[in-house]
Amino acid sequence: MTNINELLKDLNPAQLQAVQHSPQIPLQILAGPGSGKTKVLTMRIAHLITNCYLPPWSICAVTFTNKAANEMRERLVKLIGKDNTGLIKMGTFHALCAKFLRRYAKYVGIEGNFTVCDADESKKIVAKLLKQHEEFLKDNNITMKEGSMLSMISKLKAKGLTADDALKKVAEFKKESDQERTLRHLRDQTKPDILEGKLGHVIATVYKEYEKLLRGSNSLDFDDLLLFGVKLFAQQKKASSWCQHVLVDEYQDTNTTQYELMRYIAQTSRCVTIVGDPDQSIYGWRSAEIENLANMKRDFPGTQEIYLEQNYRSTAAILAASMAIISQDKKRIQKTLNTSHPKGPNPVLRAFPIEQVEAGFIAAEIKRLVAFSGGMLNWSDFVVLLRFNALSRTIESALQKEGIPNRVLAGHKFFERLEIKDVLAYLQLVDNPAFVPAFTRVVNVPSRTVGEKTVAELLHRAEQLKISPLQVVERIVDGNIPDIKPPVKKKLGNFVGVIRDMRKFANEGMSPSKLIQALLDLIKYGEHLRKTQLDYESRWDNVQELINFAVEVENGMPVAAEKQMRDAEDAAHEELWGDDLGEWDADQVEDRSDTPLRLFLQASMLSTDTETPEDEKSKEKVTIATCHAAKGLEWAVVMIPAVVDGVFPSSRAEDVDEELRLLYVACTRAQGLLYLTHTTTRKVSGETMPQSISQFIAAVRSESKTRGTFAEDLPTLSLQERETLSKVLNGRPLPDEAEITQRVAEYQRTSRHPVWGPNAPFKDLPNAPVNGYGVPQRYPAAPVPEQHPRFPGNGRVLLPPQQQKPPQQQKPPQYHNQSRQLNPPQVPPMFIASSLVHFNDTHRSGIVRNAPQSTSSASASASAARKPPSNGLTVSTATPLTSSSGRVVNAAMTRALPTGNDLRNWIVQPGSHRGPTADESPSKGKGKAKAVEQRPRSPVKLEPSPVKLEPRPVKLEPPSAALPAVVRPKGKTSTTAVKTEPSSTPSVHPPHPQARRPTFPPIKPEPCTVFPPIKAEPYTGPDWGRPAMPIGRLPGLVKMENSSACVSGLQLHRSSPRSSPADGRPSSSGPSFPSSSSTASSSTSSPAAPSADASAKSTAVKRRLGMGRATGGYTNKKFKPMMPGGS
DNA sequence: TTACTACTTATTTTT
DNA sequence: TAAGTAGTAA
Ligand SMILES: Nc1ncnc2c1ncn2[C@@H]1O[C@H](COP(=O)(O)OP(=O)(O)OP(=O)(O)O)[C@@H](O)[C@H]1O
Repeated sequence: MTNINELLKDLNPAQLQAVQHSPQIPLQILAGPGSGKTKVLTMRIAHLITNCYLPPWSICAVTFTNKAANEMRERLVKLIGKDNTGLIKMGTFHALCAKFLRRYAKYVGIEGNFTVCDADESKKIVAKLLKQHEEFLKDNNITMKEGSMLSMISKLKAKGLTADDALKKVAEFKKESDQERTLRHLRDQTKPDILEGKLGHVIATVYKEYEKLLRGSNSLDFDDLLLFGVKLFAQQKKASSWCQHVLVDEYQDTNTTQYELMRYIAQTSRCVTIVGDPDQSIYGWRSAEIENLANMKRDFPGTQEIYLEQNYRSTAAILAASMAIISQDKKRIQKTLNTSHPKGPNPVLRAFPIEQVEAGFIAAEIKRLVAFSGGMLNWSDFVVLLRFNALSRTIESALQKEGIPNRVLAGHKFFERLEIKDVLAYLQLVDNPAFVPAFTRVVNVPSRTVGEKTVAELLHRAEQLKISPLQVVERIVDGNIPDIKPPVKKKLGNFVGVIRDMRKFANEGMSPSKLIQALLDLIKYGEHLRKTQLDYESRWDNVQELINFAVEVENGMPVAAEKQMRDAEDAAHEELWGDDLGEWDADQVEDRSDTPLRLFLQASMLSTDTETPEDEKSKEKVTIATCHAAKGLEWAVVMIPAVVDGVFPSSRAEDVDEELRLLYVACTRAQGLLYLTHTTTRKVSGETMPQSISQFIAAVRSESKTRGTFAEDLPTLSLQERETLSKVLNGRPLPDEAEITQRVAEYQRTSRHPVWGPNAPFKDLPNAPVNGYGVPQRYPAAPVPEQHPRFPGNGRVLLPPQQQKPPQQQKPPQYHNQSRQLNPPQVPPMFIASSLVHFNDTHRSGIVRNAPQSTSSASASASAARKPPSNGLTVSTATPLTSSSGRVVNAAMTRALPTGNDLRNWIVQPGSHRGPTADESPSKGKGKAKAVEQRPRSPVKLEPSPVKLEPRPVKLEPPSAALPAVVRPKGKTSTTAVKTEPSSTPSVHPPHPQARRPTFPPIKPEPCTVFPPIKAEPYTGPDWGRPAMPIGRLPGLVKMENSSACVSGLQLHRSSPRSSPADGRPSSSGPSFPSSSSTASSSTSSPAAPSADASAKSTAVKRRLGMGRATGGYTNKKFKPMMPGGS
């Protein structure tokens, strides 16, 4: 365990100021990306415990994701030890609420065994309800899908509106005629409320019915967790009396209900610290309210702000590019963000004809960077950030083809699979017999010949008798009530038996993992899968993986600590409040609400597969994730494909600025290298359409000041660049030259690259003759890529350049129309699929000749080329092409488009996952490779580049002059760790009605109408300057000398090894799929089979294991390469 | 009434 | 790509 006060010395003055800020003065730490916000928050927690003597259990730390919570725990273990860390109330708002609601459920009118209803089930419920309103909707010409209905309900809940509130509002609105309302909106320039009009009526009604169904099922959805949490803390002050400090990370993304939660949890201590960055608010679609910053100032008078202005994460070039992007948000308040690192390579911006080539580039470039960095970069240093998950397909297969191990973070996907849901539904039903969605899911799994009609009848009967459908079945089977129309008594006897057996096991305290195994045996689930699913083997693997997950949860469960903590809390409560707040009623408090089964089910509902256990994560893998999931994380190299209109911003986006911020968040994840790529075409229902670059990037390119932020040329990883990389990667050791030489040689021998190297097919295409592709295009005034240094050995033995780049000069912005000297073709014809197009060396005016197999779309495009562009299909004017004859042309106009398959063939040899060797001609069987080798190379031509090397530090924006540094940092004795200038001056602002330097657009705080205001009461708590209690008597504070238990500090909570406790072997390799000969009962208890190859694991297992979709190609010899054209 | 096969359709972002 | 849906045989 490290002494926290030693570590404090590494902070810069502003950071230190934030950490040591007086606990009782509410604090907002507002700072840009990479400024150490999370680090400061973590240190502040440690400081509060170590130096301010707050007991750990009195601290509430709220993170945005479970993963963030786990990471913070890991960091804290090193600072304050495992035991103390375990006592801190840390987690997402949802997880924290669930925890309290289990215990105090009765106080808010629910049962402690409530089931968390996931979005899928909610959707089904809403869909059913919507059907009942089908006609009304049709009559009123309203189309409403369950998805949007659910998000409407969610929006209402996020604002704290109950169904009754919504109905009341609808009634209010009904007093006004449609016309009056329209007029009012016109007059006041207001947007219609979602509860207005006929639709509002339906929404409120469905909301009400939905709530009724959930309550009837003893179930809470995600939003309910928060709403009932608020209810609990609002009604029961003693539920939050333990809390002496609330800290909230990613505050800019909290919604109204979450804010209310924070307010209530902090109601007794009034001690709050939040960190956030308005520029990184990307959850507006989930009702996040940036106004919460203002609300906090309103409700916590005396709130002070501290700004952190030093970025420690990224190179200056990356930061400059990020600033160029975010600056387009005109409503944004300008902020200072200083770099701590050298400029580094320019972020790369590249265009590609189609998605597959783009993905191929990403894969090839990752490989190249690993080689050219001499292994300084490894797979886990790379992330591909996507706007949405569906984009991962192409990337995954490209990485797979190159044999690059990868993992896809796809949120909750694993738990959405049918085999997982089946098993969970059984367990849910065992834990909560009233949970109807689980009942309907599993009554007929495996088939008991109980179909739709029968189930409907059971539900109907349940409603009549006011009991749960499970109870109906039980009573029928027991003979207590008559059977229903399609008789069921015989068919469901076994079902009831299963549930009862399981119930018994659970009550006897059987662990969730064992319960699952028992269930699998009881219902012969393996057999059922084999009968019903084609891919039963992979599904069975998934079930096994669920067992592993259960074991993981079991290992992370609090054992005795929980009881100990409660005793400590009670003692403290007594000490602090005496009888003032009243006692808990023993009848109402559920002491045994945290059963292992319940905790497991809850973890299944609340966790995402982002939280891959440490041992799996540490296996080197490229990460593929959405930009949203990347929040708060960092990687050495970030690649963002599909930076096109319709994706960034999404064509469905309601708030374009939020999309801009999302791109900003994605870019600022990068430490050393950043790549944005885009395609020039896209497929729309089989038709190839031109695709324009993201408006956000087009704007950066058209602005003279920011024009040079992105470059087309790839980083050479010169010594200087490697040194910069080493620096941003916290001093990672530089590779030695021999290593580089060897790796580069190996790379050259085995790999191909669409852009890099003399024969690269998609290299510098604008200079090449028109070749029939929607080619990568030269951007106006883009820095001209300098010639890649040539290496000896004619493309065989390549070494990265040791010298620095030649000095680069400013080049005047170059637009079309300039007759430029054209280089001889640099694109060898071998890469232009011979079947598609030929280009003519001497005649460079862009003749497109369709080859035999050319698709109709290719010829269509070719002929379209002669027509003027029409109906909005033009490529963005920001990216005109300079044709070889110097005209400005449109990509779509001039290029015949290849089919995906044709192009794919040129990126990676189909069927080869390691790339072609030198001998394997890229155009296998086409006999063109030799010709390529003999083709004369283009003369080396160094063109001036407009890239200006700025002196560092790069001050990206002038510091606000209006910055009144009212509170100076306390005298700092040691020198700061701020490596480079300029050290940021902490700026602490006193509360001021019109803060002179607001960090968000001025917002008039709205009176909170939904929740009753908390009475501001005189503070009666302990004096924070001194220990609240004599240290020796502090109940929960574990002595810190006892550090042996946390030396490594890493085996906390969820980091349990992923192996079965019994044999130590990975338990995912446990029971193989029960063969038809083996009896079902022996299937799950049979000894573990030898571990299968990673590639043998099912897709979903790999996903949950963070192995990506199919990564076997990397290490696994059994890996079967993809068939050409297959997917 | 249920079970099976073939076709359709939806995929922004997440707790 | 995988889940839901419609249509048909048993
Ligand atoms: N004083 C410091 N000296 C050196 N490195 C620091 C310092 N403060 C923070 N860092 C490093 O900067 C990086 C970013 O820190 P952190 O993730 O806490 O930033 P953040 O402000 O939370 O970023 P974001 O807003 O993007 O989530 C981390 O790698 C961290 O170790």
